[in-house]
Amino acid sequence: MTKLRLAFLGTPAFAVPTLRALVAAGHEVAAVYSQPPRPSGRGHKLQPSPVQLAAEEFGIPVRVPVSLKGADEQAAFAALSLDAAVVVAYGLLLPKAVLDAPRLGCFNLHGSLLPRWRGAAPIHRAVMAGDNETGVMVMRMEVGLDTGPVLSTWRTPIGDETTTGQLQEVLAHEGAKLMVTSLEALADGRAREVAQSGEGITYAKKIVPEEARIDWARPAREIVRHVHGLNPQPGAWTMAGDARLKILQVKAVAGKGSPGAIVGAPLVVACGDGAVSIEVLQRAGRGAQGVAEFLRGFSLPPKFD
RNA sequence: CGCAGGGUGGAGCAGCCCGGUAGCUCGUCAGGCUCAUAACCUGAAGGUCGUAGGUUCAAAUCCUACCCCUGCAC
Repeated sequence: MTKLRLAFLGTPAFAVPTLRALVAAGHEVAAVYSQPPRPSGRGHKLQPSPVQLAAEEFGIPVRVPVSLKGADEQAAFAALSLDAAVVVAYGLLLPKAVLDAPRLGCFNLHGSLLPRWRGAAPIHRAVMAGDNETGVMVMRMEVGLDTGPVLSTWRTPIGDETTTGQLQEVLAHEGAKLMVTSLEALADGRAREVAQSGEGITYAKKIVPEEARIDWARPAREIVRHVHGLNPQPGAWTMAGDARLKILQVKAVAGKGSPGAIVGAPLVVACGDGAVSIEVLQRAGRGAQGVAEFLRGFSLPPKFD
């Protein structure tokens, strides 16, 4: 197998398996780029990204520029004399000068079946929309947002119970393998690149907090998707009196009533159409719990909203 | 120094403000009732109350420091 000289650009946990796979495949990862540690999280502590931590574990030099627009950064990137660059959920747009620098180009792992769900939150959006299939793709990067030609695809079905968290796990690992085989094909000159379809283009917008709140007037099936699409992050939520509850796992069941009303045991809530049985939930300040444990220490209001 | 809740038998919680014998629901074990049961009744086992100090005759409870978990915001 031809070993390539690479740079890896990525930030969250989703990107880590790919970095590990590249190293394990014997490629030379000359540099890792990641979002700079920012005061974030509880207590506003400075926290390095998961990718940065993994890179340090391997002893790979890490660069954390705030932007790649500067001539200095671009020159430094070009000076790496790369065969290719691999980008997974990096969080910065790559200017043309960067895209053109590596000999073979820059390649992105994207968590959807393009051109559906281009953009920031493809997995969440696919589950929330009720798609029955999703996947990961390796594509050659262009200046546009997730518009480049596709080298390879891995598909998987989405079931009613499938959560975004589960998919992230699976897609991150399958995507890592896919990237390794795609690079291999590329190095050997066997890679085929297929332009994306001009039809079926959708954009996966970032999820805003208010959007995560459950609207009990919606049909049960939509609420199921909503909950599972937002599990585990950021989490669908509702209000039970003064308490904010994060709803993590639900099941559509028979039942009817005023939307949000609790109409059955152990915890069945009426929706605009049908009802859902809440299986796993979490109250502010506590860990996630199954309904049985939750009910042991919580007095229910007559309805949620 | 972003805001906030929490750590109490195996699980989930109450008790803390206003110090004084460890409480509730569930589970476990034993026995009983029943045609029978995840139902019901009786009894039992099981807890250094996150850690370390301090105050006090006395600390789960008040004070100080630290560790860990979590919700919001970012």
